[in-house]
Amino acid sequence: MTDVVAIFAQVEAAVSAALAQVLPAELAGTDPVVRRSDRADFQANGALAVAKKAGVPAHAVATDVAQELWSSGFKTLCSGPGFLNITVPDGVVWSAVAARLTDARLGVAARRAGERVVIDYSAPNVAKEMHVGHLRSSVIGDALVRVLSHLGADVVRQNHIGDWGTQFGMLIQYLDEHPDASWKGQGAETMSALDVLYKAARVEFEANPAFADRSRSRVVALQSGDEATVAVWRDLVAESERAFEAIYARLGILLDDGDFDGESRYNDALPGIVEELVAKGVATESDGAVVTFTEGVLNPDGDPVPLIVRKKDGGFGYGATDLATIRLRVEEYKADRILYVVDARQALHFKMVFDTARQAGWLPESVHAQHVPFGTVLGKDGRPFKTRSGKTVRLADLLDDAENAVRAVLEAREHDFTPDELSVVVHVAGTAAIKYADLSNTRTKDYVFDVDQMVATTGNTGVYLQYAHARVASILRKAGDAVGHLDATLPAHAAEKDLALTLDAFDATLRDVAETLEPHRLCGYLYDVATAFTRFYEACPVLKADSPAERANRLALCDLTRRTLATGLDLLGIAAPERL
RNA sequence: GCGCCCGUAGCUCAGUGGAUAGAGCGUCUGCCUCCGGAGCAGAAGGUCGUAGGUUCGAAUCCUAUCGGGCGCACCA
Repeated sequence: MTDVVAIFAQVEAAVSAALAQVLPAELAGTDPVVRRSDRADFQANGALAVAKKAGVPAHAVATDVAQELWSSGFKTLCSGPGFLNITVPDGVVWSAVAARLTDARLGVAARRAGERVVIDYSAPNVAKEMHVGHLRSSVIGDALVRVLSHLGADVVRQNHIGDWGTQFGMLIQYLDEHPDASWKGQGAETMSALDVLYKAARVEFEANPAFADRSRSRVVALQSGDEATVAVWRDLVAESERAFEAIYARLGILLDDGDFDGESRYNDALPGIVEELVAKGVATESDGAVVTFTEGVLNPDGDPVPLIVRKKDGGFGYGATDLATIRLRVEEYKADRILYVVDARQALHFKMVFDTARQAGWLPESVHAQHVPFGTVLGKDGRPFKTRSGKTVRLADLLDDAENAVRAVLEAREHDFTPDELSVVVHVAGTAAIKYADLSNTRTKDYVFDVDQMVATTGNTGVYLQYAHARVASILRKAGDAVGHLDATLPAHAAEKDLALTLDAFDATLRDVAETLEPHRLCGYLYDVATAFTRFYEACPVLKADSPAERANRLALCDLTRRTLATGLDLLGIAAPERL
């Protein structure tokens, strides 16, 4: 646990205390409404908000609060109708820097300790290559895993891969009839080979009724545990998982073989799910299918929209599987919070799944289940991102594109990297470009995939932040001093103070991200840190400071900046190299 | 028809009910004997889709409306 009290929290506490002094007891808990300000270090607007309730002019409340704040050491001026402009003494700023400097957690409290969060994300399909549609779930889900874990939550990752269903009957039958078709053991190409075979099987399935019949029989064989069929299925799953793990490793996604939670795992539970829903009167039969309804959800004809748990043919809908995941996650994993990082277009589905689970009593009020929706990745034409020929874009190709673009940028500049170093940098910056571009947009909005913009070295990009980090690291390397001793009696330059106050907000930012599940807030914060640092860097020489004490204070700011950027980027799943 | 998401600078986007709405790109003007110029300082550029309402105060909350995207029975 951190012992650092943020300057912001100190100011907030002081204003609260002052308000309590000035206001009648029943208004003691009023929000002090403290914000950063361009007119002072902070502004507090709490007086304005409560003046009416207190029956006193806002200006009078503000004046009295200002008086109190002076006595607790904050230079405070009233302005306008009752704004308080608060200036923090330089000594307080330096003391906070000193405290944070010795804290491995940089002032971030483990405020989510004791909370168990299950996060369902990524979810690729067996026998298919990962494509652009898996990018956002994987990247956003992973960032949320990292942030929540860092705040002390007990996070359980779940990768709900599509490893079951009628399509495997088709594929296995096709493989059986084409023993010459090779796909195994081709390394990175295994999945493309499988993908091709899968498509060929589908064509055959649609064109050849006899093959379709044999495929259906093969589904039955798979479901009833026929040894030869199951063996092929296991091969398909194992090879696919290896391929997924390779992509995760390349992208820097935490998911690994312990996180697979495929649909097949729930297969045995599905009949029970349906029976119980029917027995509890939650589900009813409709058109031969077993379905549930959610109040107020209607189709264009004005009829209720069903959630199909069992299809007319006896197969299970994915509603059934999703219900099964909830039950397991509540009962076995003891989740306090269950997150589904899934495309926004699934919103209605999840609304109905959660509603059904509540009706069935599988999702108690104490457990918070939440769909974490995200927008679509678009091409430059504003339509969902496809290749020129209209096919889905492979994730591996996206990464190649980004790395090639980074390589082009680097080669256009002077650098002294060896070829090996260069390929490392290209990889690190290329993945940063893609991930940061995805994370820095408001989660729920669509965004346009634009490689050139992503690898831009200016503006709010991953590469720019990595550069900012490398530059601070360079200063610290050159200094060689042990960072640690601060002189809190030195005056703080405006740029030093601004940087310190920006660094001060790290804890609040992460808390905000954990509450809203919006990683773009962390991106915006890190960009603020980087720009505050460059202003400081322009205005305040570090290695050539006027005195050893000034140099030490500035090195401390550099050290905190570097660690805050590195930690923040890491929480986004992005590497922070020492050189770039 | 109902529901969800989105309309903010020429473009791409930030913006927890607070004062004069901010960045980046692009355009224009300055700044390199100086720690990494992938930078900094400044200028220009806005009916925050529109109209009402709540509020001391609205880009932000509420209602209506216009525009765009998406979803709504057996694919997952």
